[in-house]
Amino acid sequence: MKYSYEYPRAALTVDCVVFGLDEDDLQVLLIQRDLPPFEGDWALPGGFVRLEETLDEAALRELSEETGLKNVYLEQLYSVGTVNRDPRERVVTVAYYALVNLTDHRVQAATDARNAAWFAVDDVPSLAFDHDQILKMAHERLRGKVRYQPIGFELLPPKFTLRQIQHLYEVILDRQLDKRNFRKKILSMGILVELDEVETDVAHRAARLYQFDRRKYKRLTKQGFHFEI
Amino acid sequence: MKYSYEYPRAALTVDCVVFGLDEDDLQVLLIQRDLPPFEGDWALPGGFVRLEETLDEAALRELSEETGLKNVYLEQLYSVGTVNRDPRERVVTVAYYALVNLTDHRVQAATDARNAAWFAVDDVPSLAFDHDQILKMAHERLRGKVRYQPIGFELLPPKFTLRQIQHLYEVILDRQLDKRNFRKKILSMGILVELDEVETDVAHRAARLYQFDRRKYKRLTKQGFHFEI
DNA sequence: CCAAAAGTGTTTCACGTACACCCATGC
DNA sequence: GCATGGGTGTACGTGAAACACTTTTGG
Repeated sequence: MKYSYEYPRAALTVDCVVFGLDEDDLQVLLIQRDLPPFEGDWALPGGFVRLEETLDEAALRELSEETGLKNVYLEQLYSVGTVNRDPRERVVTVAYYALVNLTDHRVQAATDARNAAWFAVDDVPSLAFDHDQILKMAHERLRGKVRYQPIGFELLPPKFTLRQIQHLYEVILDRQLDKRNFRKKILSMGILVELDEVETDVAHRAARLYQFDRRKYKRLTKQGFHFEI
Repeated sequence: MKYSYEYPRAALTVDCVVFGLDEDDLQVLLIQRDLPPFEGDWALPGGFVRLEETLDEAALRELSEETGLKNVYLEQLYSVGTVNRDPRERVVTVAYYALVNLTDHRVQAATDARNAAWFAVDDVPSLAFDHDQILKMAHERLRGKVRYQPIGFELLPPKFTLRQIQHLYEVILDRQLDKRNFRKKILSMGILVELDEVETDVAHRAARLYQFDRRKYKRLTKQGFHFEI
């Protein structure tokens, strides 16, 4: 108890909603709590903010420590300051959401010291604290933002097929999209690079691989281009 | 120094970017600091979060205390945790933005104990702390959000003319809009109530007054309607 | 040769955009 | 009667949406 202040202070934490994309589902990465309160319950990865780090740095550090994830796309979501959201004392949390490429990161979560696991977003157990609400908010934000910002690519491997990206939008927006119209639209934006490669190990005609061209996207954005699906 | 903790804690504040709309400009409400640091500089209204109040409550309380404003439209903007943004110690702030109807609220700010004043957004002095950046972020958020959420009405009196709302969008989006097309679009949404009243005290033909119909907007939203200018 | 997904064009319709004149009112 | 803004309709072009068949590949 070495740190004293004239007025009482809330504790400050960060929590991360990490999304990944399966062949079938949108998934979220959870950790199982090994301490009270909510011991044994599943929760969002997160923890206390240190004095010498920014909020973003805290979120990245906690993600790395608790799940092994690094170099993820991270964006601040919302800060929650409900008075009794933590039964111990006043805790204000800054929530983030992260998008990762599941095929690269699937293993790491399981090998971490703490118990971490992916859950389909539509099949998540009841979570510790108010993490259900934070997850819901993150899911809504993703659904909204994916339509007018090219963040969907963060959920795919660097090289992907048009089918994969269409599937991504179908899963996140929860509706079917027309194949021809989708291809026309995404290709006409001019932000994808067509590679001289095709997918492998498929039991049918192999699809062409593409890459998202960030430089070109930025250039177009400066010229008034607006991404939209 | 009565409050002790095992680990050091950041102080937590809220800051509010309050927007109002003039006949000519988008304005922002600032207060002049009467204490160091940045004594005498203009800053966003705001202050420390108390343990017994939520973040939203803190923002509303500070607004009321420092500017006299009540019942304003308030929305969380972003949390800023840069390590040295306050020269005294680590302070994390949760930024909000508020939209008020300037014609109703113009007087109150000036009568408050602290020196508070409206500034045109494009003509704001250099602000205390990182408040310039927060203001910039709020301005961008407003510009983005006003197009797909009916928050612009918060800047107008309850009864307004079509000219006023068109002017609002022209000021915020910083471009001219076609009168006929604008009227067609906003009226076709079916979220305005045409009143049996016209504006008064104008030296030309008086324009019809309208009201925003929140109930109808909510009903339409549930049916899949999306507001967009 | 069969199964599975890749890849490809055209038509239709709705909506955004451009554009100019008469009307009502106050002074 | 004149200055000021209020109020109105149409034509055109672009882009979204609907829709089905042929090609390629692996097994």
